[in-house]
Amino acid sequence: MSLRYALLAILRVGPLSGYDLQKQFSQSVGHVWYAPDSQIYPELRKMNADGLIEPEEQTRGERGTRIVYHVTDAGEQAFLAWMRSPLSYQRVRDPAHLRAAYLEAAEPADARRFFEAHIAEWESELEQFEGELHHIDALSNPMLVRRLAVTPDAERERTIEYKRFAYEGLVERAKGEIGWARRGLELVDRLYPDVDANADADAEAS
Amino acid sequence: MSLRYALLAILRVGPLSGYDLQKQFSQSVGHVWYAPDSQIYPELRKMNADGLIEPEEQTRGERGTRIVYHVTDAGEQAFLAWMRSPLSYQRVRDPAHLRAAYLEAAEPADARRFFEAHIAEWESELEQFEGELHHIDALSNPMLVRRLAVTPDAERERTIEYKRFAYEGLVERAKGEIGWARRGLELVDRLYPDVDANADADAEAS
DNA sequence: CTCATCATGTAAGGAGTTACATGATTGG
DNA sequence: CCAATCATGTAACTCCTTACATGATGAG
Repeated sequence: MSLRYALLAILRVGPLSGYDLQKQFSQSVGHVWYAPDSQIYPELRKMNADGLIEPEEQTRGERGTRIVYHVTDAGEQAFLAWMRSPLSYQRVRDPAHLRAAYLEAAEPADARRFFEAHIAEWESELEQFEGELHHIDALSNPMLVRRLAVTPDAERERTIEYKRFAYEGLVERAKGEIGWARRGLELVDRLYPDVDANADADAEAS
Repeated sequence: MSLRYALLAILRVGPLSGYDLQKQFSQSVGHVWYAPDSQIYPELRKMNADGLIEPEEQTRGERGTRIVYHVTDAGEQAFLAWMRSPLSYQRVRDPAHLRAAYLEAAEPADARRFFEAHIAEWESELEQFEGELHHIDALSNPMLVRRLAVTPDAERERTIEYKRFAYEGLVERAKGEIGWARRGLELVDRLYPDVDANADADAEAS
């Protein structure tokens, strides 16, 4: 249900085609709300049917066409209404902590691999989030720049600060997950003291 | 896809009916993987069709029947195979951080309400996780006690430690979210210095 | 002319949500 | 005998995933 609001958030700063939208998406909102193009195109149609956006057909070359979507008044209102409404939280479905709770059923080597993969996963996320933070500070994120261009002066600080703040939260979460998994590796070493392998190296590195 | 492994994790400690399973579920694995009964019953059937569990029909009173499910060898193998396999991470879909990134579009009062709801949500989670931790330490979680009863001595410490560790991670995450949202409230106060209201009270409370 | 990129999808299926539906048993 | 709880689902729908499908344009 949040997909359409994620799309509106981007379209609100200016009309885009489905294709461009998808590109922008993966570089901005995509960090907090993933969506593949096979989901974006149909959603745009539904949003059009619901009157939240309006298509404008443009020619491209001799015969090519592309459709850029504008946010309608109804779309703007829907976005603001969502902002005012209480957020509906999703139920927890956390495969990593599910597995962690039953790791005694795994070989120590597999437990280690699990935590290492968890670290790798979150380090890759962390890198993205920190990259975004730098782009925000350096005003080098194209979406943010476009947004600021259509934002009244008084709102500019807030626009930047809230974005910063959101990504700071994501960075902290990623660091928390990494820290937890590192302690997980230590735990495996502690629970299987006789199994050597790369265990010692791991323990000293942290 | 993890649902069936969550179910196997519980059934592995002893046969249960769908009804009992559902009860146990909400008090144990349910903390990391939510599932309503309308999802559990069909999944049990599919698992039966796939040969992972076996139904045993029992009479109950004069005419009532109930079906208890046993894990088959194939089921046990499937669980262990899952434990060995790399975990597939879900794509991010985080409505809270999505909204936070665009809060400049909200009234300050709505931004505050949003962060307060976030705090309330995670405090309720936190309470559950900390309750679980106490149950683990006091050995007062019925599922854990049943599990330990069928666990060889050498595995007992690991069983307890991994469970503890999983919940510690959840507790930290919850605390992280709460801390972030508290700083969110301070940020709102900073960005709207002229709006008073309950702002001062909030700032002092934290 | 050919390849990268622009541009827009469909189709099939699995997972999850919400709401509804029904009947037996046991304790007070 | 009545209410709580034991017991087991179905139906309709939305959301998401994975894989496939197709054709135009512009740069070299």
